[in-house]
Amino acid sequence: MTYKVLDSSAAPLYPIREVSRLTGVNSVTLRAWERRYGLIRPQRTPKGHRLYARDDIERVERILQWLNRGVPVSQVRELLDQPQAAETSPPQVGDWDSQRQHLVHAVDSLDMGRLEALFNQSLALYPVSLCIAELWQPAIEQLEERWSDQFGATLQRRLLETFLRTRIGTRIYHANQSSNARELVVARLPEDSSGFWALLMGLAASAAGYRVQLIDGELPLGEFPMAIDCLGAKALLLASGQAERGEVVRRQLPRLAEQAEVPVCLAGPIARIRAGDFENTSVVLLGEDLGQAVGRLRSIVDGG
Amino acid sequence: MTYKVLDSSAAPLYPIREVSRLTGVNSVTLRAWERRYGLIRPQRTPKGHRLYARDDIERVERILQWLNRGVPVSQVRELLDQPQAAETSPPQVGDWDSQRQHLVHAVDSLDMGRLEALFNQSLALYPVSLCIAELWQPAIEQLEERWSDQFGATLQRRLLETFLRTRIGTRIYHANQSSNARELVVARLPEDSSGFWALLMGLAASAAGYRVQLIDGELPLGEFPMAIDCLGAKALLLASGQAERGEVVRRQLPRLAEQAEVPVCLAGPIARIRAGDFENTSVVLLGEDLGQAVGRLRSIVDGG
Amino acid sequence: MTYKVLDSSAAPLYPIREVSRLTGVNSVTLRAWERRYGLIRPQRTPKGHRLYARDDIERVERILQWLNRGVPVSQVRELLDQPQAAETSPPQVGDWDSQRQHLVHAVDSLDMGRLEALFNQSLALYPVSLCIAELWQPAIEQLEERWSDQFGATLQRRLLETFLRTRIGTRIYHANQSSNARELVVARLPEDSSGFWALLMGLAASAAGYRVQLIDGELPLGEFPMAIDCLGAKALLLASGQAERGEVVRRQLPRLAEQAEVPVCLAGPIARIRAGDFENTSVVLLGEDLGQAVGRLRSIVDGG
DNA sequence: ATAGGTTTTGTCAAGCTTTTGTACAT
DNA sequence: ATGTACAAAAGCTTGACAAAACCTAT
Repeated sequence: MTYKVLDSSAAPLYPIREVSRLTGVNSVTLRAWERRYGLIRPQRTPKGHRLYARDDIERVERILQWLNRGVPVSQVRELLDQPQAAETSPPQVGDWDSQRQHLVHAVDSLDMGRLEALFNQSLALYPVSLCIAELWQPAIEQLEERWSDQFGATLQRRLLETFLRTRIGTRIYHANQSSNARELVVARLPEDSSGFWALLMGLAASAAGYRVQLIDGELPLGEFPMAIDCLGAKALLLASGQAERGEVVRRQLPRLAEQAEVPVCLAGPIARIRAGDFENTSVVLLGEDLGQAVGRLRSIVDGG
Repeated sequence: MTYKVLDSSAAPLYPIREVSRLTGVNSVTLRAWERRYGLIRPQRTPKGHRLYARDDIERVERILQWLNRGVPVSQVRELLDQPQAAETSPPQVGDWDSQRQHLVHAVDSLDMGRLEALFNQSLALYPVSLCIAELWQPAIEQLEERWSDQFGATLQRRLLETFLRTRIGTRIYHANQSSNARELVVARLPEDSSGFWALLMGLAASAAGYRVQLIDGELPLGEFPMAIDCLGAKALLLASGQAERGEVVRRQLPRLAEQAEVPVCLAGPIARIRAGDFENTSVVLLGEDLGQAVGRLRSIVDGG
Repeated sequence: MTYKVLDSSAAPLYPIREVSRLTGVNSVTLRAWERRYGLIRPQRTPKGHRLYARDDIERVERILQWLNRGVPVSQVRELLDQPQAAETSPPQVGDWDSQRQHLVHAVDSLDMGRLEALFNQSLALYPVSLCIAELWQPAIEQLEERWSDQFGATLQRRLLETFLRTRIGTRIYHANQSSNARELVVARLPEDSSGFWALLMGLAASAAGYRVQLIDGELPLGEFPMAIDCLGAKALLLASGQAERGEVVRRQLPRLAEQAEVPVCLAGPIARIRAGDFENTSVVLLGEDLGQAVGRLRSIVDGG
């Protein structure tokens, strides 16, 4: 067992309690990680006390990123030991965080070319559900939050909308061509100003094999029964982000759900925010995560 | 009795329930046809469950065609075993009037399949400018007029919008890839509730060789200068149908036109209706006809 | 029972709960699929815990697609093991390769309905120049090559010719109606047995805005001067694929080029093959790629 | 069309092991 | 600080079950 050489240079070193505070990882856990998996190997004082360098703390943060993605602790070490392949090439495999940052920045600066490259690249490399869960959903949440502050960001919103509409629309179109599966109507809640969630929901459902009829403009709730009927849909899937003045929806949606002859489902952030409003109604809550939502949909549509 | 050879190739096989769902023939009936007349002979699993290939499903559909013509089930088999003559009705050429009627009817009855066929067929046979001038522009005018009466037609509106967005968006996207021409920003006037005119305008401009950045959502007029700037556009093209309360636009648009460093143009029905409002301002009126509008644009953009 | 080789590269591995979350498939079900049908075989830790790679997750998604199309679980495995089959990879967005394969196959099997669908769909979604460059030109090259071997393929040839003549002819006709641009005569070389290249060339030129007069039957070179003259053409555009015994052309074409009062241009594969033959003559070689050919044409016709 | 028996397939349960964060004694 | 211990959560396997879907024959 070799300890790092104590470097007398002016690099700051932190004791374990500080690292714990900075990263949010219990110090006991930090020690366990070191002992069990050799994940981090800080310097030691002559008495044996741990002294963490900046690099070590960054390493802990990278560990946390992997954990957040669902990778088991026991598997993280190998991932960290191959940093050059992973970290050096910017459009790298699996680095969703940096991809998301790039994405957000591309939208912010109206760099449509970059946006396009990121879209193509992500969807070419990973399964749709992963792209949505790891990249697009978080990125849009981040953007929405940022936009809620500033006023003048309508342009970014609109351009991203236009962009996603075309791309996702084309994908859905082609998928529909070769699918005989149950038809879904995917739409946004009337109060949702941006159609992002409906678009992503449509993409997710289409990738899962459903035939999707997307309605990406505002449509009064009252017209949905006709839509379901005319289009022969097996379920109605409504998606939305925030809902500011949800009164109308709260009252009308349960009624729609009873009236309709097919399941009426709700997904996206609103399904979390307004969860309480729809208890004991026929409205099916599919949760915030769009990937999971599609999963749950399966048992509802195909089961019923 | 010979069953088909089990083919190890990757042809999907469907159980009887799926065949029943796809063809509308009760599964009991399907079995009866097989037992009594040997009409279809699907593969079987080792345990005896039927597995239908695509060919089998098509066969069922042909059976239904004969039945619809009044042929008794017992006679169908002989008919199927004969090579069938191709029966294709070639699309009529140049009959724009009837095409438009079909189009309007397809939208009215939410027959998305028909809508798609008409779109594909028209654009495959005729130049874009002709399709717009003879088919899409008149059809949308007709629809808009009809919709202005009824209230509940939002669904039709939205579905047509969604449809056109995807198709036109894709076309513009690909045209942009292979074009180095002047960039245009095409958008709708803030007051235009439907984006049809902006979409058609974008299609026309793109087909004429321009790089088009489409903004198909509502954007406050105040944000356009930034849009033009960031996107490096050579002109701003606003399109719109009717505009009821045009006060805001009437006042703001001229100001925008003076402020902007590139020509600000107006096209679509509004350019006729509000023609008087913009005399003696910097706003360039391109007229109602979108094809002509693009023509005039050339002298403005490429000339300047 | 063989486990996958543990790969030391930095690929993230996910435990079953994460896969379940991402795909929406209950983890119990995932295990059942593995046990019963061997559908997915993830790596294992030394203690037997499953570790799914990204590939595995994609595999689960593909499974779900088949399930949604109604294929029974027990049948899915075979489908997954044959990924090259046409059914498995539905025509993706911009996936020209697969579109071309479909096209070639449709022609081969005389499936005119499919041929028409592909024609319509490609031209409806993408700009003409792109369709030619990415789909039609390569497809025809592929077909020509295939046909050069077999003898009995004349039927395919003729049917494709008839098909393209009608479609492209209609398009050119209508484009001419609304164009005031320079007139071109597009024809095939007398020795070219099939008119494909002339047809595509005509389509490309027409889409680029020229008025095109198409001559799609064989015409002796000697008659072209009169044709040019009578039709008031600004250039003569000859297109051809292979040319076996090019003697006649080699001698006559330069003479024609000198004689004629307008540029005489050559495009298509022959422009590459016989490039050497026309050095130091007045014949303008536009190259094999028809899209580029039109581009070069512009400087020649509009410049001269 | 119904009846009666079989197959398919998602889910549950029991019993045991592994993983992993935290607590406690040294 | 270290190492052991512990407990909750998550996994694994085998076996079984039940609803839905199928089959044949009447």
